[in-house]
Formats: sequence, C-alpha cells, structure tokens
Amino acid sequence: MSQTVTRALRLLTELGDGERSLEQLAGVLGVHKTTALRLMQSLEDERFVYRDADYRYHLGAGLFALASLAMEQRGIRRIAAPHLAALNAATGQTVHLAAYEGGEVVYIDKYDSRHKVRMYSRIGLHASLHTTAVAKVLLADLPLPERRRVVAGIDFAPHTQNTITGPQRLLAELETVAARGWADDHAEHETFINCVGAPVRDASGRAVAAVSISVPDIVAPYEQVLELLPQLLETTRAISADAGAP
Amino acid sequence: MSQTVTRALRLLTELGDGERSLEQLAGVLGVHKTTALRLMQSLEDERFVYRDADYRYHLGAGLFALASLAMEQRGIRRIAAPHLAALNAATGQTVHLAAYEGGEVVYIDKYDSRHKVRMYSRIGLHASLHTTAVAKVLLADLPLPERRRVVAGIDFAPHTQNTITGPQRLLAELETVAARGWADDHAEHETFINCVGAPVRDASGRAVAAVSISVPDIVAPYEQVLELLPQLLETTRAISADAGAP
DNA sequence: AACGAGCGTTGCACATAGTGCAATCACACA
DNA sequence: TGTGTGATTGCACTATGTGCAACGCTCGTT
Repeated sequence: MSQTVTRALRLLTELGDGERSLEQLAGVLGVHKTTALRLMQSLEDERFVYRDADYRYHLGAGLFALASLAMEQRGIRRIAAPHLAALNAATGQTVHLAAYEGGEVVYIDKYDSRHKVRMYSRIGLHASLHTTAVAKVLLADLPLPERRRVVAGIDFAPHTQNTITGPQRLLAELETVAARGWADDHAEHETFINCVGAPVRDASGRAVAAVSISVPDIVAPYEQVLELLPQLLETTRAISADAGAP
Repeated sequence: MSQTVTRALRLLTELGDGERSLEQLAGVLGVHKTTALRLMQSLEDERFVYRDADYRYHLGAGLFALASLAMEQRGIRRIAAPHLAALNAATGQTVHLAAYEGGEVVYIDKYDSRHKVRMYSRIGLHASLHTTAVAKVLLADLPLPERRRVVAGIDFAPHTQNTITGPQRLLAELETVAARGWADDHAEHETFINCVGAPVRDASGRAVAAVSISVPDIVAPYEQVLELLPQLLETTRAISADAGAP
C-alpha cells in the first residue's frame, strides 16, 4: 500500500466537506505544509482539485468527468433509467437503484418521490447491509461462501425494533429472499419507512443490481407497500430483459 | 509534485475508459506489476476503485460519493437547476451551465433538448475558451490582468471559418461581451451550432457561472437564436436573484 | 487427475522519490 | 514603511516506493 496515495486521497475526501487552505490540509494529515503542497500539486495537475483566488483548494472538474464516466460504465444504470422513471411516475414513490461492489452495496441512482428530479444526495453512499431491501436482494444472490463471509463481517447495529440482529437470522432471511425473488424492509432501517426490493439480472442470470421502492408510513402502511410488488417486479423484469436476461 | 500520486491518478483516469487488469494498468505506466498493485490497493482501500470477481479494476463508489459532494458544494448548481429546467422546457433547446475554474471553463450541468433528461456525457469537460459562449461570458468578467493572462495561454485552434483566431480579436470581443451582458457563438465552435450565453452573478457581483442555449441550425437559424435572448436573460436574472445578487 | 500457462501476490534489497526544516517570497493590512 | 500570515523553494536525509524473483492460485487442457 502506498502511503503517499492514501494521504492524497484523504485530502481529497477532506475537501468533500468544503474548501480548505494548505495549512488546514497539512493539519489533517499531521504533516508538514511542504508535503501537503506536493500532494495537492499533483491533484491539481490532474484537475481533481483547483485553487480559487484565495489559494483555497476545492474539488475540481476532473472528478466530475471521471464520475460521469463511472456512471456511464454502469450500463445497467442507463438501461434501467427509463423503467425507473416510469415506476417513479406510476407510484409517485422514491425509487432506488443499487449495486453490489466489493463487499458493499452502493446506491447508483435515485428518483425522488416529489419532484421526479434526480437527486445526487445519496448516490455513491453505502446501503446498510442488514436493514435495507436492496442489500438483502443483492446479498441473497451471492454464492453461499461469499454470502457467509460478507454477513460475518456485518456490524448488526440495531436501527429500529425490527432490525435483524444477528448473522443466523439474516442468513435465514436471505434464503427466503432468494426463494421468493424479492425482499422487504419492514421498518428495519427507519421506524417510519417501509420498502420492497427486487433484483435485476443480466444475461448471466446474476443479480447485477437491485431496485427498491421506499414509502413513509404516513403516506401508506406496510400492507399497501406490498401491493406495489407487481409493479416493482414488472419493472425489474423489463430492465432484466433489456439487460439481456432470458 | 508527487510522482506516486500522479501515477495513481493516471490509473484512475485510465479506468475511466473501462475495466482494466493489473497487468494492463502496469503497462499504461510502464512500471512493474508490483508498483501498480500497491497504487491500486490504496485506491481500493478508499473505495475509489473496486475489483470484480475476475480481479478486474473498476471505478468505485467513493468516486461517486465525492463527486456528489463536489456537485453540492457548487451551490449555484442547485440554485440554477429549476430555472434551467424551465428554460429548457420553454425553449426545447439544449441548456448548459458552466463555471470558471483555475484558468478553465467547465460544464457543471446540462439539459438536453430532446428528452429533458440530464445527460452526464459532458459534465466535467472543459469548454473551449475562444469558441464558446459560456467561456466568453466568464472570461469577460475576469479582472483585466487575469483575463489577459488566460487569453495569452489559449491555443487559437480554428474550429470553423468563424472561429476567433487571435488574442487581440478575442480581447476585443470580450470587451463587447462585458459591455452588453451576453455572448454568442455564431458557428464558431461547430459549423452547424449557434449559441447565446449570459452570466449568473452572486451577491458580490462577480460572474460565478454562465448559462447558454445551443441550437443546431437545422432547427433554427442564427437570427432566431438571438430571439431567445430575452428568455435567457430573464433566466440568468432569476438565478442571480436567487443567488443573492442585488 | 495431473500438468502447465497465465496472472496476481509476497519478501527482500536498493535507491529513488518523498519528507521536514529553515529560509525566502508574496501579499494584505495597519 | 513595517508587520504578520501563509505559500513556495533549496537542500540534506531517510523513509518509502520500486523492481526482481520466487511463490501461489485458478483455470483450461490432455
């Protein structure tokens, strides 16, 4: 592992919280200003950061450009987009698209319930592995050894009264999810939110992504959320078909 | 400057073109596999990349998360969004939002003419400084010394017959733009595209962004594009007001 | 089932590249 | 004009990154 690269990335991450001066950045790493300067010069050279007129560092356009490319590489995101928009329009509820990535589940798209405008706020963030419908869907599709390994690494922090509290119970739930083809989150992550989720499959038959619908209970109770299942499953079926699934 | 960081960023950029094996990445830098491995381990550790089951590297969710933050930090982007959507809907034409950043002009949002769906394809890319309306708008607002310095650094590559070909002519054009409050691109970047652009100002009065409308000449001739000016200026006025301009 | 090719990973010795210090420069403010 | 803050540069030192070679793992072949 490269100390230098790790430091540079930590500085980048720090800039995610807002602009910083060179001294502040050096302070974050606990290194001399010179060291921070050299790291930032490289980042600046590649447009990952830029400096304003006051010598403050900001996240730069190179980052946007790369992130745009990363998004486009997730072909599934582009394929899913029209279907997700339609589902969002038909149900009026929040729709998420998530993917499994190196032991974690990450949101790669979101359609909000109100404005039908894409929100960036949570894209890129991790989904909690033991409390969300998308995570259950994706974990349930993993080969058993990997599934066990990932589950073993989970910190079963209780979010609500309904949160699954241990690996055995989660593994059992994942079996159920795998068998019936969809997952729910019955106030397991937030007390006032229920979700249903289902997998999107490609030509290989593997679940390459998961779609979920999230509904606050003041809008509709859990039972009504389950009634959205046919629409959800039709959506994931259509996306899977576009992605080449048989 | 840090060689190590530069190498790591070059590998990241390389992944922007698609997945790569460790050997391919080592080949890009012309270094030993070991070296590339260490760099990638650091990137992987911070979720900037991840490896799939075939040990191929991909751009990772850490990048998404950071880019999302970067976007949100550009408050102007959020403020402008509804106005740009409205302009896009009213005119049916492609609308760009761009900002000045360290000697360059960068697209930070785009509304496409056809589907009214945000396209990521160009966000993060640089605008050509001597051929685009957004660049003229932003350069025209710079203090004269910096404006001269930036203009002096431009490579005046001719894109079309109408492209401005030298620093003197561009500086003169920028004076005009500054005086009248808007800029055009009369087939200067692409032979078949005309644009108009105008600045967005914040409370300080500085131009913090620029909005442009781009129209292919098969849709409407240059003269009709100029007729969009009132709508454009009303849009930038409204955004500026929301951003705190007097 | 055994074999071998291809690719990723690890241990180690070397020197390159990154680091901290101290001096210098640039700028703002009084 | 002077003072203070913060960025930048030159230099000496060694920690850190590097390449090599050996090892291990997986997959495809006979």
